Amino acid sequence: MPDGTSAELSRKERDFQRHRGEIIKAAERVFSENGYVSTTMEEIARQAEFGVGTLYKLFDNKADLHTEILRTKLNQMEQQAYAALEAGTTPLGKIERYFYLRLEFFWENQEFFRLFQETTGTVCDSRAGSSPDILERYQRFLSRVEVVFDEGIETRQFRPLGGRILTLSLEGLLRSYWSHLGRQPDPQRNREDEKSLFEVFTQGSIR
Amino acid sequence: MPDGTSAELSRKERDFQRHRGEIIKAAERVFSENGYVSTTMEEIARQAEFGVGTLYKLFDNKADLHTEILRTKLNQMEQQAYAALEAGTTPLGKIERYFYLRLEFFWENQEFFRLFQETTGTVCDSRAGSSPDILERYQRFLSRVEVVFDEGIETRQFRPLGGRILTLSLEGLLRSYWSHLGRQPDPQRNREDEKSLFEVFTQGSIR
DNA sequence: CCCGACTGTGAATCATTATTCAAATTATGA
DNA sequence: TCATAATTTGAATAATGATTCACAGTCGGG
Repeated sequence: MPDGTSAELSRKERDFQRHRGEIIKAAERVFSENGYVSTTMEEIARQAEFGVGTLYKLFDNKADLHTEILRTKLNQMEQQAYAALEAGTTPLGKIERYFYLRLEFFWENQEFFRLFQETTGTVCDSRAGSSPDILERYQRFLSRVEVVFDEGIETRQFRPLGGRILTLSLEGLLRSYWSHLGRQPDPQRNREDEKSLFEVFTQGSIR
Repeated sequence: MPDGTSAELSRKERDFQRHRGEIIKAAERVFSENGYVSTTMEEIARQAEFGVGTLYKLFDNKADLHTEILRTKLNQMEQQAYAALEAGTTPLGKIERYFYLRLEFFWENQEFFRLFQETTGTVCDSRAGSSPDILERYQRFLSRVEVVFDEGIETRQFRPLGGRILTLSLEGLLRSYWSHLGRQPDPQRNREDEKSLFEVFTQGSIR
């Protein structure tokens, strides 16, 4: 043993985590390119440069691997979103920061967002790659945003339309915009469009 | 032969169409309940009270059956939407009619809308139940709406944010709202919410 | 009543893939 | 270097479910 039990375990642990990470990275790519159903474990293994057996050493099954990716990134997004919501001083300020954070996060994690849209876009069907766990987490996340809208309605900064409706609306705008970008062959970030989107939400479409 | 070739053929034709219709109805129900991937031809056959073989007499395969449902209903929706768009006198009036028509159509065709959201919600993956044909048709449909927004921007009734963004926004609001309803155990129509949604779109969320 | 033609059937076939596991490979420590 | 433990592998297995097709039942006309 090179130098003490703890160091030994630590290297193993490092390798373990590195391999795990590589597999996750490959899986994310393949899932996002082909969709959950059309993705095979074999293809993930090929791209990760491991045998299929190894995938099953590190993950229970296909669904578990898929969920793991979503869970990790969703957590990350949550953390950043909550930070953004807390950074603003007024409800509107919070929402504005939140809005641009979500866009930022999208551009940083486009592959993840394909999985995300696929998973959260429809009613739960585990065979099609959605998991109740993830859906629930997503709903909780939205509830957290709703609270801010409710505050803003309380302080009369937002129209009294209900936090739920405002949350849904904002989420709808974002998701729709991402779908649109996903359909483009080579999507480019366009700050004008982003601004317009936020303007529609805050000011409305009518002149 | 009862009374002339045409009558004979006509009855056959009627039976054929009736059976086809029954299968489509059952399929729509099953697809909407379980999602495309988890739906089996066997289950559709059972609910339609035919043998599996019969399904294959009337449809090429599972995907074809699924697409057929979507195509038919989408056509219907298109027709009605175009009528609504033409009925209005101003761009805003057109869009308002269009908006409420889409909601109306949703409540009349909830099963269809589950398939619709599933199919159009993500990037095309034929194994998961989306077809390029349907996606393209949907995009053409949205382009038709975009034209109206562009007119409205021209006449300065809408803010100059681009017809594409406004179309996406409105579609996003609708889809998000439907997802929300689809998640409820027993969704009830709520005209207040519908009005709020349209208000967010036209007036914005800020007081 | 009998003869095709046409319909409907569901058991058998075929293809696809997730998952397993015995064997091979590699790393560790004496 | 060798024995042992840990890791990796991918061919074999198993389950699922779409699709086929030989057969059975029905209908219309002679």
